[in-house]
Amino acid sequence: MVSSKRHLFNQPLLRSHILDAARTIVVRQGFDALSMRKLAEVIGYSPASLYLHFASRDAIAHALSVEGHAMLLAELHACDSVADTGARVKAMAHAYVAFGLTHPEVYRLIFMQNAAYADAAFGDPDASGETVLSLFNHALASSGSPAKAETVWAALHGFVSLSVTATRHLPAPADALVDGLLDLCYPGVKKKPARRPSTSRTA
Amino acid sequence: MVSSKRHLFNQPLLRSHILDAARTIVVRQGFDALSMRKLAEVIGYSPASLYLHFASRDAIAHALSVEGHAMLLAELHACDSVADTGARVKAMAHAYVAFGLTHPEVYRLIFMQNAAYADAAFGDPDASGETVLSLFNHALASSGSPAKAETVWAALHGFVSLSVTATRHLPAPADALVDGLLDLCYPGVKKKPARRPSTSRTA
DNA sequence: GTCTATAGGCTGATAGAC
DNA sequence: GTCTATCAGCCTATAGAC
Repeated sequence: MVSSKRHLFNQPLLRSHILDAARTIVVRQGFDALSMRKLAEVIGYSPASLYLHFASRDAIAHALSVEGHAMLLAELHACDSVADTGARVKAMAHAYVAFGLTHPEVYRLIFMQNAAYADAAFGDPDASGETVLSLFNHALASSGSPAKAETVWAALHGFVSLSVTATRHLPAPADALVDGLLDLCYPGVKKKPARRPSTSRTA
Repeated sequence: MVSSKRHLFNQPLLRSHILDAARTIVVRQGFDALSMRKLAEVIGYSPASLYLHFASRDAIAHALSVEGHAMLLAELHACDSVADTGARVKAMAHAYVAFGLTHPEVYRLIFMQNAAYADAAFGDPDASGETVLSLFNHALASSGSPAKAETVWAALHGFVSLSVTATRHLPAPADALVDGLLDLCYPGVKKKPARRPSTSRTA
């Protein structure tokens, strides 16, 4: 919920205030509904003020993508404590899907909108920063199946993105699809570990 | 290429002319670039004329989705002649991915834009019309693995859609991912059958 | 830092003449 | 069937006052 207080105490307009409001609009009405005018109205400032903190609407979208990707990484890292490799991958997969289904518009912004936003979220590929794929790569590498990481990630993305844009036509719940996929990769692993200790809600 | 002839012979403005031009715009500049004004200019008529054939821009998008889905089904049906079940599924999977990579903006419109367009493409679910999923269901059912169809479809969708919006971050070619996935489903099938006898080009 | 005002576009859709 | 003209909005972004 974005507060309706208009700069009490003459509080300066901060980047994070803008981003909070922008995230709320995207989450509730989708990325297309994010306009500078609407955003300005929500935070109680004039549209012109936004340009003191962001060069453009696109810059705001980039920032939201970076932020969203970081949230996703945090959810995946919550599975680090699972000891068994197969179970950890399974937990990560479920956490990934859970993130997508819990924050569909954020997920959509990062991975389904525009290649530029995915680029922003993943960062400079030469900077060897952590990404969703690198996490899956790492998790699967230690189980001796490094080559599977892209397949697993892409399949998980398929489950989430079809759930987002075509739920009616994908009858099976995404979690069931995840289990089905991973049973193929790890026929032995059946137990379902604790997952997602903390589920942060957006805005 | 949309012809620049402006109603030679005083030819009446036909639905299909509008759709051809609309498809061209979507294919070349993306769905967001499809505006009634631009479309009207391409076909050499006034914007008002379009409304004699389509109720709205959305109706045009619906029609394009239906058309695109039919094209995709046709590509998949081209694999019907493959005798071996596993090989047929594999051929279908590759044909699916090939369609997505060949017509990314059409694919995007149908499956990545708006649930309403996917609905339009798939048609009334009670009408038991043919869909991408029903085709995979049928192909996989005869091999004794009906439950896998949604997993396979969703995974293929993941390969295509990440290739469309985040190519840079999915290093492996989609075809390799398809093979990897299907090797999990059909460990025995290695041969790569002839596929896609005809590849129709859009516009 | 924040405002008002506005430049300079874009959009979907419709009324009414021919 | 097709046009012109227009309604009634929307948009990003900037100039310049305070």
